[in-house]
Amino acid sequence: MDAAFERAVLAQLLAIPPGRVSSYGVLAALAGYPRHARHVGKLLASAPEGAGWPWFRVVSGSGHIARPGTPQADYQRLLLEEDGIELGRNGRIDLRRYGWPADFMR
DNA sequence: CACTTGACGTCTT
DNA sequence: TAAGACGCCAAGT
Repeated sequence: MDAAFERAVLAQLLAIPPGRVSSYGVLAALAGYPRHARHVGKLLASAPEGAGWPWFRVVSGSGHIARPGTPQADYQRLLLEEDGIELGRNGRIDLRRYGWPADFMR
């Protein structure tokens, strides 16, 4: 993707309040690129660890942490819990409680 | 040009 | 509610 896409997505990512989470699809839509959820994932996957981006506040639309079973998933779960986010049974996040923006998650 | 590959999402069973 | 099929779209081969 181009630089404009990256800037737009990053802006939305940084807008997520601590203690809340958003999803790839929602981020893409808010950034002005509907149906580009996979591209948001690609972007975050390539995000340098040292960039300081709150990439861990992004989960799938169903509240699942991406790529379950990988070290990355365990790490994200840790960061989220540190952020005060409780994972329900099955390692699922309740988006009705932690989702952001609230009106998007109903 | 045809086909595959994703940190995904929606609709049907 | 859970699991599968299908759809999506830019990039890579």
